[in-house]
Amino acid sequence: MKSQKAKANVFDVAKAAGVSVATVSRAFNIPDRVGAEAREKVFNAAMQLGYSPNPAAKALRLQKSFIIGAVIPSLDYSMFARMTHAFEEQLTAAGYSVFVVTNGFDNRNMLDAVKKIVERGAEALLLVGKIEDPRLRSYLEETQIPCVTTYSYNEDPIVPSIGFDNYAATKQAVEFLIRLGHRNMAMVAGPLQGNDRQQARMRGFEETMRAHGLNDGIHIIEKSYGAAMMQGADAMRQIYYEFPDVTAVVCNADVFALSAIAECRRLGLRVPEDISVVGFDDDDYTTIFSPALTTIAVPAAEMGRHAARSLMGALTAGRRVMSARLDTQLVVRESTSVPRIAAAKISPEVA
Amino acid sequence: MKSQKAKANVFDVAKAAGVSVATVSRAFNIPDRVGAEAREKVFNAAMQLGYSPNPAAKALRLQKSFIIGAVIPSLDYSMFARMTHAFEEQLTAAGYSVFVVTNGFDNRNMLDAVKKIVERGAEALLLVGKIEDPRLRSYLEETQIPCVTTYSYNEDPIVPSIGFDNYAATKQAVEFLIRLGHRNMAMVAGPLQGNDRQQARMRGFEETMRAHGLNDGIHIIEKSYGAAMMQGADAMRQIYYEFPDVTAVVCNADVFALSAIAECRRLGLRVPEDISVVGFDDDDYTTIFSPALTTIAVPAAEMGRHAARSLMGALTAGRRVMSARLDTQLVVRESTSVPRIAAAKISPEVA
DNA sequence: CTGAAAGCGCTTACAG
DNA sequence: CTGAAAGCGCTTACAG
Repeated sequence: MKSQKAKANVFDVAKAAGVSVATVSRAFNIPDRVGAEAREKVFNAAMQLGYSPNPAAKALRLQKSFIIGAVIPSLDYSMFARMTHAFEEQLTAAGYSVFVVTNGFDNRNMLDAVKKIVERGAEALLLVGKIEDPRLRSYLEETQIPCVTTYSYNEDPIVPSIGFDNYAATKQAVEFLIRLGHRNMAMVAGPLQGNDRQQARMRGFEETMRAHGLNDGIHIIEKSYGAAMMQGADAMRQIYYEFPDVTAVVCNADVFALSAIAECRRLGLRVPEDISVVGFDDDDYTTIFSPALTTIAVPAAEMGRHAARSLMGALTAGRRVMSARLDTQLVVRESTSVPRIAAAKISPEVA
Repeated sequence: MKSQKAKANVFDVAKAAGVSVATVSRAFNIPDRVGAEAREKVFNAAMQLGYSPNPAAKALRLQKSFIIGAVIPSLDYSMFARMTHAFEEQLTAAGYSVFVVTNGFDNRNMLDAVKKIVERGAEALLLVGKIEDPRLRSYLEETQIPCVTTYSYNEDPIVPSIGFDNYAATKQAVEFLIRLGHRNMAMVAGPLQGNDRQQARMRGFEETMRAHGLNDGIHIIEKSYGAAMMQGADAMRQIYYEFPDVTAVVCNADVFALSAIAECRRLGLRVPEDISVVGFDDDDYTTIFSPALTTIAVPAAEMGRHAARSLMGALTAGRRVMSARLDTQLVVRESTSVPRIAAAKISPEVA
């Protein structure tokens, strides 16, 4: 009924319920330590007044904000959106709130974003990628804030990771292609600077090729993320003109792969007959594309959920955040097959 | 140097700088009202101690949290991710933080999410879709919290909207198809319950068809959002078997459209020769799909940015949030053409 | 230009 | 089981 009064606080409720503010507070936070009758009165009064505790006051008093921060490269990439979504869902259900801040793909300037979000009250952090900046590392170490990094997996004493093995995932894809008979491949990578995931995939590609003696079949094309739908096409054109012997293209993102395939169509290249293409991520779209994309499925939602649980464990039970290596999966669909035998090189024994 | 001390506060800085806490506070917030010398000392001390103001204390004292909340259906849909991204970017740059909470597509239970986010301190709100729940409406009205809803546009005295005209957008697509010669169409819609955008698009479809005397050519297929990649395919199969005369399919999401086209392939239906398909959203993927999708481009990022600015205007300058109708665009690509003339119905004059 | 002090709303020892 | 009171860290009239 009281219409214009700002907002009820503990005192208002206490007065209305005829008890002290201590009792009001206890009724909400440690109900067992309040008599049933008083508790009842408090709840009624609170309901009547539309009371809800002031989060700032609570945070100040408790030295605990119930805020968790996520610093991610971008929300525009479905995998990050998916991870963030799962993270947020899990945390919201447990009474936490999540701040998300996007920071681009270059981890070299993550420090500012992290500082900002911590200064805004985040008491735990989800990050993406390996944390290499020494200033960030020591900041995290000194500040002692529970944090976890995702998408990468590596043994790091100060920043545990809940991610997957980018190197191994790529290696698996490359070995699959080698088994199929491919000897000359190109990788379409995102910007490598400050992005350990891209770097790991590149190494996975190079070293696997080399391990199979295919030193001459290694081509790396680095593309930016802007207008991703063009980048794959650009890369494909470059491959077509500069590396005509390439029979398989390993893309570090499904968007690259799909737009590369689209470009193949324009170039008159059949996928997979003329050229095989594999992606990375396993976006939803990959299955309805034709040819359906062979790609590496990434545990995006699982990373988000797992990270959420670990961080809450750290916050509420003081548990250390444990690193976890989640699995990826090579999903073989229609965009890969045995290579065409280039006309000039047909050798009877191979047929 | 002081290593294990929790965190410096105003008193620590004041002591180190040899001034009072009032001066410390002023040095940061109203620097002109502090002598240059004192200011200097304060900044040095603060830097030394790694001081940053406690946001909870600040919020409590100022009765202002610098937190803005966004309640969106899902982050997994690229358009929402894109809007949220733009919203967040704009606000973060201005010193605000954003809480995002996802709530599913049915606005009938948005109230809880809104209450929760407000109780967590949000001082302004971005919502999605028309707010019809009377309880939510009166909550927003009483609480006087600046808020804006997106994706829908409608004159609403209590919840201004920064969105677009779903009805008109669909109407435009349908008229385009009619002009092409289509007389029998199906709409593939998301769940209509509690989703005014879907409802508006359905009305746009039905009424436009009727306005052209095509009452018999109206088919609505309602699909859920779960596993969206299946839904379009399911719908397409249903159309194929139950409404064989349909020559154009209007999908209320690109995911529906793309998976419908994929299903056409399986069904042996050529797009657009045998059947035209139009989407909604203009996802990135639509251009690399073959056929490239004719669809309705939605101003996702623009809504986010615009909403951010409006909310900040309301918060800082007390400006009322003004509704704004942003434009959509029918982007005609390859998935639409004149209809095939069903064999049984060929009439010489029409050819 | 500067400082002492009150107060934002909450929780929790401390007494009883 | 309950209450009075201190204190979390900050800002801002109010004095000077």
